[in-house]
Amino acid sequence: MSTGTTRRERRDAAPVGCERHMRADAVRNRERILEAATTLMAVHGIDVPIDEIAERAQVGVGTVYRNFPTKRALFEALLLARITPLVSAARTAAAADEPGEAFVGFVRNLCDEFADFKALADAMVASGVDLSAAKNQISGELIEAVAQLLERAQVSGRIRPDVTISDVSAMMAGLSHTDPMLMDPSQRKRCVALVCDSLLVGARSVLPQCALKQSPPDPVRTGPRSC
Amino acid sequence: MSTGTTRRERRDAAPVGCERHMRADAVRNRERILEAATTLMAVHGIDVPIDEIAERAQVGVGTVYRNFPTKRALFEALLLARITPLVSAARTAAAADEPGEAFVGFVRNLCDEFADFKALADAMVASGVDLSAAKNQISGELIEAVAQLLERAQVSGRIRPDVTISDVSAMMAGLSHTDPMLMDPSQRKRCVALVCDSLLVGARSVLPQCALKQSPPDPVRTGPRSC
DNA sequence: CCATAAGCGGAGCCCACGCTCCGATTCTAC
DNA sequence: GTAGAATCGGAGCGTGGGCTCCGCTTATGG
Repeated sequence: MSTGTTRRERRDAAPVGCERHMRADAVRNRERILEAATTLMAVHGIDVPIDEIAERAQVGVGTVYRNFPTKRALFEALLLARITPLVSAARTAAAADEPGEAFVGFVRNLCDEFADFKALADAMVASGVDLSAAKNQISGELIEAVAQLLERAQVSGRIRPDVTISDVSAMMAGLSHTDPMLMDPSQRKRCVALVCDSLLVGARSVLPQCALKQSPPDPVRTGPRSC
Repeated sequence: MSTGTTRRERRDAAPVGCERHMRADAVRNRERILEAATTLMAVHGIDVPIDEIAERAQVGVGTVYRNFPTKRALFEALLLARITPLVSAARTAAAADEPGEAFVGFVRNLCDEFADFKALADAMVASGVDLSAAKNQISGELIEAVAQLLERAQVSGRIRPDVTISDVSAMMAGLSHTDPMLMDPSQRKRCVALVCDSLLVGARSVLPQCALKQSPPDPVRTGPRSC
């Protein structure tokens, strides 16, 4: 059971800035791997087998593991790349003239992000896992930034004061992780709009682009899909 | 790839009403299995290994498979038992004097149900899977019943008319499946309250038992947990 | 009490997946 | 062009989990 520890410290792989000299083909392969992993994890989340990533990258599994010591490491590398811009987006939004609108905009954007890259949602939902230091730091920054954004939006009087950052996190996680069959893009937009409505003070359906359409003529049985 | 089909039709197991004569110990074992599976699937969802269920039931794996030809079959048997009362609850609620309140009450109850029996939420989220005829029928009935309940609640003027049954399904699925670390019982209650708020016409925080508490003194960083 | 068939149980098959190992290959410096 | 290091690739190991098989046990009807 203690083998897990030894394994991770075999080599630090993933040359970030040091690269004392990476062979040209190695660089190419690494990029291919990242590309393939991005594509596959966007659709299937973290459940993609490494073999599939390797195959798509036209590379052996060994090559994948030479670049990323662990499947999780690869996963986290991709996450980091996705989360970083979100942090600055949140900070920008917090500094906006109308923090209320900015908050709602950010939330919508966040959900789109989740939908575009399922692995992100996976990471959010599986909050129990122990993440690497880097990931923990960046996600802490995200939380912090969103919390500030939320606070300003509340001070501005646009967002209910009784809503907490935990509420927002939980709802985002929930909305982003549902099966695509039950939650296609337009359905997700509707749900996000509903949730936003519940966060706003007073007004309803304030999201112009995203306003809920009138329900269909026959409101009973909107679709025969399963529970 | 085609072996999956042959396997399922090996024997129809699970004697429902016919039982031309079941040995006493067999009956006892079957009950034990159902009990163990219920307990374990409530906590761990569908991911419990069959071996664990067998162990808890103090029974061999073989015995489990003699009663339920497939892990999924066992899973669905439990689901059926859980969904059936929900259907009648929805019908009762639809006939209530105040369909609006009844609808909200039903939704809250539904979420509690999910929390008490994680496998139910798993089933809802994994809507893509092809379910057995029985399961499809009962979940169809659930949808139908909830749709009627929703319609009456809308007619009564308590629930927004632009909300559809799909919206409700999707939100329930989302809220019910989030990681318990991110969504503990009290957090879930808050979120359900928020969602209900967004479904109501006009009024906010109408749920007395479930009203949102004031946010904590320091709204920034409600917790150092991950993204 | 016995014959017999219903039922039991768990060793073990098979497959999927994360990950390792090492001989073969390819790039690069000279 | 060539030596030699860097890199590759994929066979294969270990684990875990669904499911089967079949010799053994036990309930049951006479």
